[in-house]
Amino acid sequence: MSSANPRAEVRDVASKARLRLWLKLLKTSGSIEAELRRRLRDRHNTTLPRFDVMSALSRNPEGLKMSQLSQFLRVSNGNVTGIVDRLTDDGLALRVAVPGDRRAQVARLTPAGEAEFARLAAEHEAWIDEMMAGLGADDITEMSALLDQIQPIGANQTSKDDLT
Amino acid sequence: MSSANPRAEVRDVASKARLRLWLKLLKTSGSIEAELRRRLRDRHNTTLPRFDVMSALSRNPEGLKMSQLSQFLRVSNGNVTGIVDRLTDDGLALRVAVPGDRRAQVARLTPAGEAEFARLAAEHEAWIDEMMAGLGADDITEMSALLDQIQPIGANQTSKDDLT
DNA sequence: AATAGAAATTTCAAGCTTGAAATTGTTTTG
DNA sequence: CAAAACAATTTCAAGCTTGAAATTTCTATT
Repeated sequence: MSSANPRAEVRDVASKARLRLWLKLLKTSGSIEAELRRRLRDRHNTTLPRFDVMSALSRNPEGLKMSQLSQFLRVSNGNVTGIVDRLTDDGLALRVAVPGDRRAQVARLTPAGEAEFARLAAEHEAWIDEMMAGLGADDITEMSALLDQIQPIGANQTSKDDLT
Repeated sequence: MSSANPRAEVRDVASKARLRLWLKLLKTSGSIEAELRRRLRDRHNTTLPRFDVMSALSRNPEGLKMSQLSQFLRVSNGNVTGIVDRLTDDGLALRVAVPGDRRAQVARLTPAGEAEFARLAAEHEAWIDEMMAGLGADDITEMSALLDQIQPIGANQTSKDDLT
């Protein structure tokens, strides 16, 4: 059966190789993420979603509207509501009314939130550096280019790292 | 200030580059995952965790103990309990008593579960193939090698794709 | 056999996540 | 201007996820 249609077989082998690569990619990023979550939890009593929200707010000291925040982080509106609620309860964030539009609010870090995030961010960067220590400058360039070849949906939307 | 300590600057640049690579890696795998979730939901009325459990059970037709299943998928015990509960409610999985150990149970796919998974798996592979169409055989080899250089925790534990 | 310890699983509370529905406020348009 | 359309946010139900506590059942060790 393996030589009935040589073309089909080539296609199948390539497809399986891509599937294996995806599983490996998923495993790697999942492991990094799990380790980050673990360290944030055990060493800083926080979570990755909170870190992500604080990171976004930290880059925008003037604050972000709830809707901007959810677009930026690529998560749902309702999700951000809950996370900001909890950050606010802890005194790390607050909501400010937007003059001229009574529907909207801007979320910002409090001074305590900024201080806390500065601590977290320094650690976070060091963790990543440690986990990726096996990659040199050329490896990083190479991998970045390869990642660019993957297009889950076609044209790129604005990313978690845009909104510059 | 930029020439106070040249060594420190080199270190800092490398660290930032690794951080950017991590964010890109996260973005790519997150986008693929989000798209898979969306398609599983919209086209097949199911979820990625259900798919993962069915996949594990499909590879082990004789069934897996709940604890094996959670180790395999690298998720908590309680998590697997809930997912298998829901698959069972839908007639796709069932629990079988383990002779000789009344504490343990083995989860397996029902015939309906096997049939359903076969459909899902074929689609799933085609989706991945499509999303990764930009990568040729050499790219896949290259990327796989680069991913091997990343070690979030040190020595490798048994992976989502072991248990052979 | 009694009991202490280990093992397999479930239960639970808390937080994350989503999409849909509901609220409230703004803008456009007939 | 009224009302319809649109926009920003919150609320909600359902499912996912975790770690810890509780259950039930083994397995040694006295």
